Amino acid sequence: MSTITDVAKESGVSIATVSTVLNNGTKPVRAETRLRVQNAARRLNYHPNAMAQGLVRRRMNTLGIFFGVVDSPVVVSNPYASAILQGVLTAAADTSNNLTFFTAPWRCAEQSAAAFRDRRADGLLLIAAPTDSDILSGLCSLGLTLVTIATPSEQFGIPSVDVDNELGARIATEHLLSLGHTRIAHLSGDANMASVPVRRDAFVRAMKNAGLVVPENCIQICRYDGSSSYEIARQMLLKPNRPTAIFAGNDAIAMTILDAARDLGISVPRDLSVIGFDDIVTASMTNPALTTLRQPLLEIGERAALLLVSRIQSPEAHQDSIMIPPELVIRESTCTAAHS
Amino acid sequence: MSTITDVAKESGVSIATVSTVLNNGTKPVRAETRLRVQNAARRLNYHPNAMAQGLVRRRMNTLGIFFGVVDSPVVVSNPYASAILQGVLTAAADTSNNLTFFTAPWRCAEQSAAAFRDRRADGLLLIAAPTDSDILSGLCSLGLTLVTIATPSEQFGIPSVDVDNELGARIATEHLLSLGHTRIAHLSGDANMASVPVRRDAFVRAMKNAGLVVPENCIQICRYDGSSSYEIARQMLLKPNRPTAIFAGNDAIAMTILDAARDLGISVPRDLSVIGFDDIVTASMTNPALTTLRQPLLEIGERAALLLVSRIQSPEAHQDSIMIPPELVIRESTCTAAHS
DNA sequence: TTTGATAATCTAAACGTTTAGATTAGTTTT
DNA sequence: AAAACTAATCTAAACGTTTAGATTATCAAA
Repeated sequence: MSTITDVAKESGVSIATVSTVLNNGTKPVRAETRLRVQNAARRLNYHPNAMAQGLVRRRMNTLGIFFGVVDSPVVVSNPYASAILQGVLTAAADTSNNLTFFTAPWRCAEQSAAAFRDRRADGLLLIAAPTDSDILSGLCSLGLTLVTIATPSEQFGIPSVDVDNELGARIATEHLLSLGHTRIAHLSGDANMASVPVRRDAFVRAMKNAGLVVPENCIQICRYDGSSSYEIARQMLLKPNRPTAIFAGNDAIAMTILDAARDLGISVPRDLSVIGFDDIVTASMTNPALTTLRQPLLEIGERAALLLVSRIQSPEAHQDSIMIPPELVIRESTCTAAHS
Repeated sequence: MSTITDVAKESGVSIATVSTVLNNGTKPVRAETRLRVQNAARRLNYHPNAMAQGLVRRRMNTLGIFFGVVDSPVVVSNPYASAILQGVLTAAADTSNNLTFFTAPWRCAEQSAAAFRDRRADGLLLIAAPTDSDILSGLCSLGLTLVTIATPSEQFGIPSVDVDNELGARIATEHLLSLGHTRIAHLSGDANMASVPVRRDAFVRAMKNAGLVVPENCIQICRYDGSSSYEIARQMLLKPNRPTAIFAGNDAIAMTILDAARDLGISVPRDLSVIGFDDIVTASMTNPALTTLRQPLLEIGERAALLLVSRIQSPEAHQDSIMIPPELVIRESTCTAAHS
């Protein structure tokens, strides 16, 4: 594999000249020399070594990405993360950056953080870091160029991009309220996800504003991946005065509620309204199709990546966090409360 | 950000000694010195610069990945690619490799190939390169360490990993035949995907073996993303002697056939059997649930990545291509042919 | 011509590591 | 006490670039 030295020899000039020619440098170069160098480079199939370049330029034209969930490879099969990733890839491509996945599972800041300092990426996108881990603090203290997604990080002076969880939860709740529901439950996501308490509190507040109290046991903590909510929904729906509507922490949870209701012979939406959050691709494929709050996931990924790029370019400029409003998508899983 | 020189100064030894300590080198180091260095490194929060290391070691512990489809960011929202990617990520994590996405869209070998020679990745995974592009040949001629997925590349001496398309198509066809179907159509994927002619030919051969000829106009070329097949299926189903069964090139196409049939009032599977290929996550969510051939996509991604790692470790050893048999998953979209 | 200015090219240091080989320190052996 | 090892550490080159500053070539003006 040929190096700049080979090109220099082949064209009979110094490596400095080769470099200026190939980088369209500011210094003047004789047209004939320029041509000779370019031909030699082409003939030798030369391409600069990214590490050597990165070493001196201190730029790799590469964005890093790290998913702060337990098992990072699984992230791809998660429709939420997958959509975010696509947005990030789009923006990376548009800005001529490659994208590097950091795959090492996080142990603790002490052991895991340092690896992110190896400068292989010019900046890092941190996605959905659990609040009970030291990922965020560990990475922030490294002095990396950082942008987070779905991970509040203003306390560290790091801008983050996320959907407006509070607004979304309020819209969801008010949608159910406007349909005449009063016994409304909430099955939330993982306790250690930052969005969970925000959505929960906004739900409670919206209920309070409507003069309602949330019934006993009608707020339950589940998992965003839907792994625990089927059983919890089942128990809730078996109770004598079960809720007439449920605000699910996300679509995956909402879908398991649909399953549980069907298995219990409870008709959705006639006997039970269900509203989700996210609008993942499969939300419109369920039966009944899911009413939900759409997060513009592609846009979130894209804007976060662009924000990161601009931080890389001008590290001193302060960048504001971005909060994107969700949009209510009414499908078939919610309707007017039955009079009882 | 501290360098090895800082650590050397801080601990009062040469950088060579720091290096041997931190890399657990073969040379002996006094226990006390070792400790002093380790403490200094910890105190300074030192982590080696990946580019400097990569430059001399000629290893970045990074795998590259490139999707040879038109618009590479879209790849993530594609359930096929997404599952492959997950497998790759798993294997990369298991072998302590990071994964770098090459995001630059492919123009032509002349312009695009060289960028892959910059050594930022130790090897490259090439996925689903179209047969009518010069991606495969362009990358092969670069002398990279390469493994392909769903892209036959033995002609270049490059091992590839793929499902056994021929076997899958045969099983699909024989499944329909065994249900008594004789008028069977095939809506294939993109003309420039390597798997398409393989599946088509295997289909035709299986029909021939059963003593049947494929009816006129009953083989149509569509797109793997399902973007063109709805209309084609519709036209086909409107014909007087329409097929009683369709072997779809993949699940996305099969799902549009389901849509077209429903819209025409044709009942699946009573009036029309449909079988897909891939078993993407949504295949079981359609109504009726899709009978299909399952590709173990995670396994394919994983094995390809492991194969790449072993090629990186021993470049001279010859590695065989891997062909993984698909598995027939019978759900609700196929049944016995109605007697007519 | 010589001088000065400018254009073209080159030399050498720097980026932050690893590692072969040299040097020095420490311990046996004679 | 010198010789011969071995252990511990260091020096310096190498990896493949970029770039500031030095040098040389070219040419117009004096």
